[in-house]
Amino acid sequence: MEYNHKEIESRWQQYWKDREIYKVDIDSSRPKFYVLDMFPYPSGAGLHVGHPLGYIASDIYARYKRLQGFNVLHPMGYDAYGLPAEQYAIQTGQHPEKTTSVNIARYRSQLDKIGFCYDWSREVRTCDPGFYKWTQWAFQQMFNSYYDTEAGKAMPMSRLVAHLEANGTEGLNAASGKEVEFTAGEWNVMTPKEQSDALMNYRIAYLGHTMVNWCPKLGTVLANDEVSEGLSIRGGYPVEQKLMYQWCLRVSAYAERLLHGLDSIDWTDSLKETQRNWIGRSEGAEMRFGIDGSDIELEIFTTRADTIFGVTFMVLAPESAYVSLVTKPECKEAVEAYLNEVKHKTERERMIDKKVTGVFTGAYAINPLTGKKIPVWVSDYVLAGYGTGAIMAVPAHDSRDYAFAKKFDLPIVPLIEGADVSEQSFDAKSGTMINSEGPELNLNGMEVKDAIAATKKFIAEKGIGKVKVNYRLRDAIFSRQRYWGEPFPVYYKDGIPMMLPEDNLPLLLPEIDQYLPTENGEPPLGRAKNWTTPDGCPLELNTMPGFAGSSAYYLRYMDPHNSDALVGEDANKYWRDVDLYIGGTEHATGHLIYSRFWNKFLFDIGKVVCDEPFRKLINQGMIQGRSNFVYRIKDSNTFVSAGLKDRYDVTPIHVDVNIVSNDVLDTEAFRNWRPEFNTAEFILEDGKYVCGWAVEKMSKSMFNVVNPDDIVDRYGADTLRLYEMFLGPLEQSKPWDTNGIDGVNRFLKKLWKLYAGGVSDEPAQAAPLKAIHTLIKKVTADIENFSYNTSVAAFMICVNELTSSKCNSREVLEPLAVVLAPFAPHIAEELWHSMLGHDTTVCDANWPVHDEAHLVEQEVTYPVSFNGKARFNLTVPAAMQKDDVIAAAMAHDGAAKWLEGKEVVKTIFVPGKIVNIVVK
RNA sequence: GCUCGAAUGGUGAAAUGGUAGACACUGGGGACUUAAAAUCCCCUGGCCAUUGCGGCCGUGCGGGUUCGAGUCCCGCUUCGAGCACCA
Repeated sequence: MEYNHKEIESRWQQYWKDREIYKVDIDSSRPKFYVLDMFPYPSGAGLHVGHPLGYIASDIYARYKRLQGFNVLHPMGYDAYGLPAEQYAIQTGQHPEKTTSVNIARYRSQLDKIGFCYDWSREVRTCDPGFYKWTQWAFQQMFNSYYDTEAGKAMPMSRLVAHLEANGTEGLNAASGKEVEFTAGEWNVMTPKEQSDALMNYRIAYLGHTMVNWCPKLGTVLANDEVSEGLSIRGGYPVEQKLMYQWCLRVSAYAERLLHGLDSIDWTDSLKETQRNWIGRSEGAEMRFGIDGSDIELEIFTTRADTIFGVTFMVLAPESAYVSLVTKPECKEAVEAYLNEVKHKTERERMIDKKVTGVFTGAYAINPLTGKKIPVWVSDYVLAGYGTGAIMAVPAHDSRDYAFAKKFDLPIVPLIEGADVSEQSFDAKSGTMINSEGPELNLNGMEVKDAIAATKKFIAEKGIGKVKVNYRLRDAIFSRQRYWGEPFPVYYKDGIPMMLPEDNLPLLLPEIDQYLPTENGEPPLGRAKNWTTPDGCPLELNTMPGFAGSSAYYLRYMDPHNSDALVGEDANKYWRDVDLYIGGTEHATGHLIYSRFWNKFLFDIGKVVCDEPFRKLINQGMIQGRSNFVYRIKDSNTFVSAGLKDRYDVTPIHVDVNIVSNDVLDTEAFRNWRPEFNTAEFILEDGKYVCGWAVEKMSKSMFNVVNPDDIVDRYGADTLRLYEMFLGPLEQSKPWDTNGIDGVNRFLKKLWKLYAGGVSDEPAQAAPLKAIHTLIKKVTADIENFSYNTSVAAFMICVNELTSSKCNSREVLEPLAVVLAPFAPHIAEELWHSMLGHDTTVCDANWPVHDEAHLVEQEVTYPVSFNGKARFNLTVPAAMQKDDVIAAAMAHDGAAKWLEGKEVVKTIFVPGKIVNIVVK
């Protein structure tokens, strides 16, 4: 009987499906374990062989935990809203929903072939109204909340309104967009519109005028994580800065908690570091500088309060409100010309030409410590969105200020002893202060660190400024001028944004005739008919961004059919949080920040029980493509094998990796591949055409896409699963190379033979027992460490041992089938059922525990070293004690030449490990 | 520029401070076959010695700690990732 993967795999997949083997429910008698994959965006190209890597890894863990007795939640769904489906809709007129469901069906059939243990009854799709109802609901909760900085959590807006009614902004502790002050009296006489605008300054979901990343080509704004180096991540189109009135989420209010939360979760250091960088906490001081001849005060932020005696000019961001306030009439023309010039540059242009530009405002600020007058400039190297949009420039100790000072010939005053600032600035935060003595404060002789503290203390006491923490993390822009996304549950009454009643959720995405902006530039929803409330108020035209639907999907899996809540209390209390989350690093600063924020918000309002959503997170590496090349001799249709190509003038051409096997080209298939190769001639080496290769991104244009369906068809899902794990460490990126897959397939055939000869009930010999218990020990430890590649090797070693010792004892074959089940579930079921005669599924077996007794050695072989260099092996009874082992080593034949004429200085003995004799 | 990670055969890679290269792939040789496929066995880091069982060198580079370092420490080089006019 041969190993027939097709028959076995389809039969077991059907069996699991028919009996709902992987369906899970709350079971308070068993501990829960939640294993989650980052759900995919179902693209039109389908899955390639790289996509399932993480899914296989999590599936192994889920199955392993189940065998250990945990009640394992292991769901899957689809991140169904996204730009590609909409771009396709624009081109073809096809409704994105149609494209999306076709793609989902394709994904599902591909996933099903690999034999995952997902509970598909819990599937979610972000574009399903039953799902996005809760995305809209969460948005409304954020609209109705503010972040109380004293309580350190979100609170209902009603509480804030009550405070404003009673006290105005006096004593208000709320995270806000800008600092404003008004009295209760002023609040109470505001119009409803004015009140609405004032409250937007505090709401967690708010409408705000913000500088956004506008992508004209895509016709929409993008979040910071959707832009890289001034280009859109999707499509690579230029992005420019534009001031727009947009929905935003006050993620910045959570910066400190997002930072602190990292300490309590089990993520890799590099991922935590990435998030820390993205949050960008920086501790410094906010200081006020008076403007000469006016009562305006410039507020600036600095981390180097100690350098205040070296401030030789001030710089404002071009967008700063201070610019128009301080500019002197005689400089107005020049300043406006400069602002105009800056405005027309895109972010990318600003980045590419790092030319130092700027203009003098004519105004002078007064250094509060020295009383000296210092000029105020405008330059685009200062960012409006960070700190206060204004800085004090210390050219001696900041490279950007230095470049500016050199360009405009401004003075440079060194403040640190020994710092040579003739060629460049001295940016290091260390050294002894000089030139830093004023009438009230003297920093001379202090270390930089102490000087910073002393200055902060001084300015706080004098009321010149205060200690302040700034974050790089910005609020998330939450509006997209697109069709294929969640509609906002918002309408406008007399220009005031209002939330739809919760009973009216979900607000369904309307049908439109074309997926383009309207003629007058409104988003696509502007085309929807009757897009109003019943009493005629217009509904919001923007839709939510991609990350909206993915920010709480893990909660929905806990209770996917609940129509009264995102997640019911019982389900949430049982499943709590994700124990293991596996996905790619590309979400480090997007999804993984937003969902932590979203979760913390839901935690604050008492809707979920855990503050952090993902307890442990593993980033699987990317699978790159391995492209193959043929070499065409110039101006001919003759192709030369890779080993001979240097003798000719050749052009490398990508060739479809699916007609290449172990880098050998199927020349017939190549001729049939494309018409122009019909008459191709080949110059072979050793009778074969050998292709060249290179590692590149897996993509259609490189002809290096490998479809898992083809691998499953040829070798089976179990081979695919094992091979993907065998490829290398899970977290490492690596190219897909089909060359090694035969080895794994051979292993399964060998395994099959081991059982196919019949299973005996005789007890096993010592060697097979040792092999199986070594395996159990190794695989258990490896799964816990996600070291799956070494597990696969361990299986091979064990099966080789059992084959060569001709072991067919049930005592050994039974646990082998169980430990294999997470990796190769189909064959494990077949062995368990048909070969071992069980009538239950292997999924209900118990994970075996290794028995040390079988691993104990009767004899131990020590490498005997002289001065650390191993010279011979010594085999002695395991029980032999130190002195006897050393005596035996010295008496051994091999020892004579190393001991001859030398004196033994020292002996080192590590039980079970080594004998080392140090001689002189 | 700042932060994090990595570097081991022809290839993918193993190795709680203890015989470096497990396990595979590729390549070479052999068995079985009329033949091929499949299967099985042997060799496969380099150099030297190979009718003797052996010797020397080897984990990016330079130092250090240790009886002993791929592993720990210090200083580099190269590659990858994240952040980046963030004051």
